[in-house]
Amino acid sequence: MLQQTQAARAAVYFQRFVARFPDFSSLADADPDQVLKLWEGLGYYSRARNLQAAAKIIAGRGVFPDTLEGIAALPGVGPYTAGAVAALALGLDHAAVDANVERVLSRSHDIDAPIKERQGRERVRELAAALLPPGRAGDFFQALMELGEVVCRPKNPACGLCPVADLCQARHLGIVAERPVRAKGKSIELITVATAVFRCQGLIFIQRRRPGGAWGNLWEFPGGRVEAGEAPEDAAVRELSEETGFSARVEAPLGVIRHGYTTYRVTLHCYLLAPADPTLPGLPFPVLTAAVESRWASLADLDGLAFPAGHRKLIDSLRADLRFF
DNA sequence: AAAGCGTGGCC
DNA sequence: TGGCCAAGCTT
Repeated sequence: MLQQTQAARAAVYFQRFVARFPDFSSLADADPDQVLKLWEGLGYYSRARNLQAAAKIIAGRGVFPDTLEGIAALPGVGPYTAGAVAALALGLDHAAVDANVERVLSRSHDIDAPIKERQGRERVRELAAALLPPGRAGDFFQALMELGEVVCRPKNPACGLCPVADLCQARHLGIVAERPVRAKGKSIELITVATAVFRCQGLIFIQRRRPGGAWGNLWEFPGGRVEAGEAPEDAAVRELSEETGFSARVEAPLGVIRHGYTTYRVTLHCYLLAPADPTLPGLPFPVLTAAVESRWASLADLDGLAFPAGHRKLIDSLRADLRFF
């Protein structure tokens, strides 16, 4: 949970998660959809799948690995997580280098190579190994992470409060703000998306995304990009048709939701759609092109399923304003 | 090697 | 507001 996620935010999810899955076997035997639901809103959903896969491996063996290599071989466990578990949990002499440690060391030792690229990484790795105090690696790296989060912050570092300010090279050089060296940033793309809440016989059509890629295995409303010059309501009808084969018309606008991503900033234009031909009996049957599974759900049903955060915001707005439901 | 993968907080 | 960032991993 802590991978690319601020600790305070992960903590809330962690408490709920371990209350529901207190050991490896309970997680190994869990319904994957329940695991995903407990991960809803946290992002990077492959972590949830990897964690359950790791739990199955550990539960199957009956023992937790006791070496760095054994830990690192588990799915979803990379260099940082393996080092952190080895050092903090098992007391082994291994480095745990996260973004905090990278930032602290890049300042204390004035690393002038981009910190996210190979050369900068290698410098940090060497430094971390050289500084590692045998027998106390866990305390040491946890302290470095804490120092980075509380004092040696990305912006407005509290150098006046820093216990190691005297040995900080960047501070002596007056270039703390220039460390770590960042790779050149990519601009955020603004995209407009139409989202279709297709209602038929009082039920809402939802579909499950493919396992790979973004939001793998999560449920969603059909939708997609609004083309240049296209009206959002037309895009909602078109996307629904392309993804399901349904013929629909716009019944009402449901509002606009803005949602941020790392590389995109999305504006969701949401519409309530109804069958184009209201005289057709029963629920229409979809021909799925963008999803692997679908279902007709009540508003209450949606609460038990995992949706991307933007779509969850839409569901919340539907429940808050029951004009149409 | 570099891009894909989420989300919300912060300034 | 918009860009940056977080207890990174996988392909």
